[in-house]
Order: sequence, then C-alpha cells, then structure tokens
Amino acid sequence: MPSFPALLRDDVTEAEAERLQGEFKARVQLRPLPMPRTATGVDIAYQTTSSAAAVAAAVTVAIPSMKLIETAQVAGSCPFPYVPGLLAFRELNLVSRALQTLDQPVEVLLYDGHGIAHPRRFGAASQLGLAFGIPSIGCAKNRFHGSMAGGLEAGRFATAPIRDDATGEVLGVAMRMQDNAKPVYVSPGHLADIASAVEIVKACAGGSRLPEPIRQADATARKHVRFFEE
DNA sequence: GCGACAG
DNA sequence: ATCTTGTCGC
Repeated sequence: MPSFPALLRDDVTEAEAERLQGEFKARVQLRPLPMPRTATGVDIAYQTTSSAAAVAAAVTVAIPSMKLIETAQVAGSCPFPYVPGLLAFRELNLVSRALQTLDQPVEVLLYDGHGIAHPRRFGAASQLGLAFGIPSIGCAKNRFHGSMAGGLEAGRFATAPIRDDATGEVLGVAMRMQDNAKPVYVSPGHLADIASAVEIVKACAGGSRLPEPIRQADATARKHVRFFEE
C-alpha cells in the first residue's frame, strides 16, 4: 500500500500536479543502497499516442542472474496528458496498480524515466519510490534536464556525469550499457544515491541497450497492449 | 522572442 | 509514447 496516494493520482489538474511535486520533493532521500537480490522494472505501453488506453507491466528479476521471478500486468487508462515534467501523473496510477498485484516484495524499482535529473529534482522515478517508500532508480532513454559533462568513452559501462546547467550539481550519469550503444540516463529516484544507482543498473545489464528488468517490462506491456486491442 | 521538452 | 520494411552488422 502506498504511503502517499496523492502522488499516484491521475485526476488532478496540471497546477495541482505541480503543487504536489513542490510539496513532496523535499522528502526524497538519497543514500547508499546495498546491492539488492532482485530488481523490479516497470513500464507502460499505450495503444495510441495521445490516448488513455494502456497497459502497465512490472517484472521482477534476480540479481545478477536476471532470471525471471515474477511478472504482472494490468490494462487501464491514463487520463492525464503527457506534459514534460509531469510524466508521473500520466503513468504512476496504472503502474501502481500493476505493482500491487505482485506477490513478492519489491527491493528496488527501475523506472523507464528520470529520477532527480528533473527540473524540480522530482522525476517520475522519485515520485514512484516516495509514494511507496521503496528504493527507486530512474533509467531514461533520453536526456531531459541537465547536460552531459565532458565526453563519453565508447566502451560498455562508460559513464559521464549529467549536471544541472545552472548550478553545476551532478544529478546522474549517462552510461553505455553496451559498446558504442547510445547511453541511458541513470539518476537516483528515492532511497539510493548516484553511485548505488549506477552499480545496480550495471548489475542489471543484459545484452541490450536497456537494463534487463526494464526491457522485460517494456516487452510485457506492449505484448498485452496489442492483445487487448484485438 | 527562440529553443527545449522523460514517456 | 506510436506509426513502420528492409537492411546493415555482430
């Protein structure tokens, strides 16, 4: 059960959503997180770009074997529009419903989006982790807030810091999951720090560009979205 | 005013 | 995010 259900609402206005982020962002905690035994990836697949029909999936795998432990998926709607900075209000309601159908406890959440690498240091990964009081890590496919400092080497697991353009504060890292692959953007969500987040995402590396828990959640969600449409 | 803009 | 075939490469 979530500690802060308000962070999972999808029936708020944009103004209310921003107010909620401002109210809760200070409760995010960054600290070392010991290597967990499992990681749970979550993702959503939509039937249409702008519409609400979607399927959320949660997949728990063992670390470091990446063997499947449990998977859950739920179909529903995401009525809140996509607004840069407010992704949480579009996705977390459905995501939370998928999470609550898991039988096994969740040790750390890997979210397909940013954590503190966000204009208000409160991306969807942070909001999800805080809502449930569970450690979370953001792992996004594209940069959103901040810029990469310096160059990024070509090899697997090469990293480069992502820092706030105004303050210079390091918010996360860009990291290649495979040689020469486009990097993913890793930032702490909640109850983890940058170093821990990087080590955990590394431990979840498989053979693709995305960490295995997220790749599997993505695959599961789109498979079911397709099935529900037919 | 002109870009930038997670999914 | 999603619409989409073949094609280049490991």
